[in-house]
Amino acid sequence: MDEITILQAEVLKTLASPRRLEILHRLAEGPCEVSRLADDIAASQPNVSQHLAVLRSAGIVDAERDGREVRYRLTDPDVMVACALMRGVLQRRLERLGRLSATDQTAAQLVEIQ
Amino acid sequence: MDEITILQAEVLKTLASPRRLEILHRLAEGPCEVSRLADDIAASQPNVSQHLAVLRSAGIVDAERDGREVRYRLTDPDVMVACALMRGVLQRRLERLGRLSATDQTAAQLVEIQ
DNA sequence: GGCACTCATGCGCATCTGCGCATGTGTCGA
DNA sequence: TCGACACATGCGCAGATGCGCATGAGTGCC
Repeated sequence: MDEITILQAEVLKTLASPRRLEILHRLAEGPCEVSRLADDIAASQPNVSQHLAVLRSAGIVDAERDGREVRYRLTDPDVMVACALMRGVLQRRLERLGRLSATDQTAAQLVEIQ
Repeated sequence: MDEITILQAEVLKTLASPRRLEILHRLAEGPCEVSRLADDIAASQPNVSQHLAVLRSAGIVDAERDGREVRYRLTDPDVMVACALMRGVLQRRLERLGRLSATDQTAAQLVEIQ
């Protein structure tokens, strides 16, 4: 089995969590400390801390201590580019489904999900 | 929590498996039936069938019966585009690591992982 | 109909994951 | 040095996942 395939699967597994995606989207707006992140996505501090540890060990985010706080940021914007591309695919798929098999209002609803 | 985020996490979870990535890379070369797939990636037929069922229910692959065989194919090449993009990120990261912190031969080794 | 072939599915097991909770670690100010 | 604050980590449990294995379901040929 290809080594880079295994590596890719590990990165994908790291990304394959709604909470972690939420964290990443928040970090895409700029660096942020843990407690603020927990506040923004309505999760507990230990929970966010655990997810950040996972993201960090995968090399997706980076941490920097600032006094008592620890500020996290994305290490590589390209990962989010890939995510955005995938989001685009999903969005178009939703729109297509809406156009094909639903009433106008349901389609509008689906489009609005974004 | 954003609905499209949850959907995205589900798709990512579906992709986050070395075996399934292997299957997808094989299907990227063209449609293929189950037993041939199992042969190509050296896995059991039930195993491949299960993975294909997962990929299918996620809408990533499509099945078409042809006599006794069932031919699978990618439904949306864009998904593989996103995968390729991510692969590129990983590849560049490996190369960077090789250049920065290793001897020339180790770097060559890392690059060769492809 | 019977048989061979291709694929799908159900089952049991070992393993992993995410979460809440309590607690440990590091840092600052008094 | 002690307390308060921000964050990290360990633990236990419930739920999900992947695998091998045996078996069921659909199809074509005799």
